[in-house]
Amino acid sequence: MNPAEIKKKGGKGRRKIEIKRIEEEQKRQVCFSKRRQGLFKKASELSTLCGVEVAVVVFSPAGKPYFFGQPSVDHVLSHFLNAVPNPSNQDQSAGDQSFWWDIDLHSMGVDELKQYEEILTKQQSVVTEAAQQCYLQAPEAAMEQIEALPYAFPEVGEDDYFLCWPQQDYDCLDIVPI
Amino acid sequence: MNPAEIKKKGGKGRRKIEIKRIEEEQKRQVCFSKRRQGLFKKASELSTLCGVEVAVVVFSPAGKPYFFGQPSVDHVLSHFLNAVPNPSNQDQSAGDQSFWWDIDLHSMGVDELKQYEEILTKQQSVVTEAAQQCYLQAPEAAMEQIEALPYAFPEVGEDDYFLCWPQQDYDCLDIVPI
DNA sequence: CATACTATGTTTAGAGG
DNA sequence: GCCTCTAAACATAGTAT
Repeated sequence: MNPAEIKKKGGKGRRKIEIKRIEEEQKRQVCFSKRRQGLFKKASELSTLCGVEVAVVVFSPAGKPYFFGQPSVDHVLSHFLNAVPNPSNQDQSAGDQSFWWDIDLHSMGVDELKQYEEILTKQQSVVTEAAQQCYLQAPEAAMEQIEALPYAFPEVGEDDYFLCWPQQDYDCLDIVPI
Repeated sequence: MNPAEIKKKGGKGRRKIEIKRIEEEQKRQVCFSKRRQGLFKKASELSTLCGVEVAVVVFSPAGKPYFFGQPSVDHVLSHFLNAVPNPSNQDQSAGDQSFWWDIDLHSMGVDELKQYEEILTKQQSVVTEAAQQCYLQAPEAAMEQIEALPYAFPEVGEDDYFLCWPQQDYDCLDIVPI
């Protein structure tokens, strides 16, 4: 396209756009690609320049997850989940979000440990019940599975543990697995 | 400062900077403030323009958490934690990170439920032991606390649960509470 | 989905308040 | 720490490939 044609069509170059949802599918997709890259680049630069931890998680319009983390998404999210308020350390917390229960046994008193134990017991009884129901629904298959019991799960560590789960009002059912 | 002085000193306006850690504390702090705001703005725009979920978590040089989330950090992280691979649904997962165990009882078979139950039992015995040790170290204080036992924790829901914990190699001890 | 182009809008480093 | 100002550097909308 020559310069004259460009001028006629309104030219190349950036146009100011309103920050509202882009309705045209194609345009939205292109914008998503470009701006996602820009966002990750900015996150990377911030992390490098200032020596700080950064995590960015983005879901594409199609629901695919993209993420960036320095030193890793895991590390930052773990740090974050420990930093936000939870019932065990409301007094010492910062931020205005609440989500997980982050449980560090070393920082818990007897009362907290007892409550935690109580909840584990409750959770355990639910799991047992679920396993029994599952067994009743498909006894033959379940029998075989119970015999095998490959220990696929990682061992729980020796010194530190924390279990986390969504707070009561959190809607787990809305979560759509990829 | 007049134009002549500006020119003499090298002028105002942006200078190209290398993307490496800024060593001067003051400069690093200013850069952090500005770029953090820029990053959150970009994240917000991406979310609005493309109608997607975005979460950004940043820790300041001082360790204070800053975060942005659309619709909320909680929602996006929850979505993310369900999207990354875990032992229960490796076959259907996307992404290349592994971190949490996301446990949906409804999707578990008897074998998995049994293993889960086993881990809960193990965790419970550790908690009980921790509580006992805590009690032995400060019996008077512990006695009082055990009597009171205010039920501060939210009830575990009736239908859906998931417990999550770091995988075996995850270093919990590096996490510094705020 | 991604990349190349490029005019133009946006960000931000440095300086000062 | 906060803000303003400025101009240079950077990101990106529209377009085509």
